[in-house]
Amino acid sequence: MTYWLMKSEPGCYSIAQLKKDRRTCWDGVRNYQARNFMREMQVGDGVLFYHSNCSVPGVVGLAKVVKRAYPDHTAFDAKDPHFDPKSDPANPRWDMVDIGYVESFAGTISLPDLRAQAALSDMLILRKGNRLSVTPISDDEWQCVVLMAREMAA
DNA sequence: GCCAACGTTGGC
DNA sequence: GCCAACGTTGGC
Repeated sequence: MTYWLMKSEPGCYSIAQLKKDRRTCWDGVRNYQARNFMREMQVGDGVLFYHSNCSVPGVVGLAKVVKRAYPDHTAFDAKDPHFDPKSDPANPRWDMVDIGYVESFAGTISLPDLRAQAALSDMLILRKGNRLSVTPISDDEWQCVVLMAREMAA
């Protein structure tokens, strides 16, 4: 069992939407490193749900992997914004996983909040210039963020 | 295989 | 809206 952080623009797909849907397929990832991380995911892995490109970027809740990596069919659809003509259906280039809703935090654990924690200093998301939408999270980092969420709720 | 140009991401 | 950082593309 491992842990991950997955970014989404709330205007595109928010934690509130996941709560409503209960589960969703994480389509549209078009970056090899992020794809490779998704291929490592196992059912049951924990996911920190992160809102990017919004007024208060940060971790807003928890999700979990409910289906292992499988071909992202949106790459074959010429009308899809993530269409990739180079992805051959016989040999798909891009994968996605399915994630399920776990919980929404009482508020957003913002970037300054995250940066204030010494235990999180190695988090990839906090590194300058890192744009990866899917990143691994260590056990300690996971525990730290969950604790921050509990303290915020208290 | 190098690298300049370009497009995208995402915090601010 | 700005712009730094990064990944990808394509000419050579």
